[in-house]
Amino acid sequence: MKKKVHKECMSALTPVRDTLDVISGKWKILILISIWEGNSRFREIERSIPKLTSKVLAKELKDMEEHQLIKRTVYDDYPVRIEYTATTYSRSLEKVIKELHDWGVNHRKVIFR
Amino acid sequence: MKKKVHKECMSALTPVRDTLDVISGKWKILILISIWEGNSRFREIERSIPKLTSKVLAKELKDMEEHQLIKRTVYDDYPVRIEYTATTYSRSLEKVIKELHDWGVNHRKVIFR
DNA sequence: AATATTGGTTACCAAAAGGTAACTGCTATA
DNA sequence: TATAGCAGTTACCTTTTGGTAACCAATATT
Repeated sequence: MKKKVHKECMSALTPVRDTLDVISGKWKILILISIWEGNSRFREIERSIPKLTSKVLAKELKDMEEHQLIKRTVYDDYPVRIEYTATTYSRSLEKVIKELHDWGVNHRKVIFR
Repeated sequence: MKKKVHKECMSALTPVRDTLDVISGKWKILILISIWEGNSRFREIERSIPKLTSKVLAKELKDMEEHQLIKRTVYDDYPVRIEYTATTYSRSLEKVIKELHDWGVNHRKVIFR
């Protein structure tokens, strides 16, 4: 009798993949934290994260906006000012990130003992 | 006054990255679950996950062994039998995966409302 | 005797992610 | 008038990740 990854498992995995898509990658969490810390202007965020470039930042910000983690607001001052702010919803990621963090901290102990 | 991602944040991020390295990627969690479910032989695991190939499986298994999520045991039967089993430690990932899962489930509701 | 199964490895490719640097039109400052 | 800042965009390149298919030496099955 052949074993399989049950269908229940597979479907339970979709949301796991979704979450990983939202937070994995080299910069996403970094950018989110930068905005949580109060950085709001494009160049400000860019400068706050060493080695992050405009191209990547622009792409990630679009992504994060789609996922409703941040809001992009255009203020029609002269010149136009654009501000990125974290949504209340984005804060729901804190718990997830904390879990990842805690596991990672312990994992180092496990690996380097 | 220029804002920066504080050093504390940066260093707190290393463990988050570590964890993501261990669990992200297209197959890792799938393979872990397959082994949790009782699949132990190489071909058995391979067959249990549609589209997974030997090459990728071999690589991921090595990775997971390094991270002490699984154990590779060689039984000197004729012919040699090799078994992969999940470590007790691997179970500590369940909580993390659950967090990712729960957030993902809710995220779908948020996005498609 | 021929074919399948075991646990992989190898060489070659394709796609995705990320990096580099130049450039845009606009405004503000020196 | 020259330079710098703003919020990006564009073309091109490299690295990482994953996929394809063939192959190995052994044993087991038909």
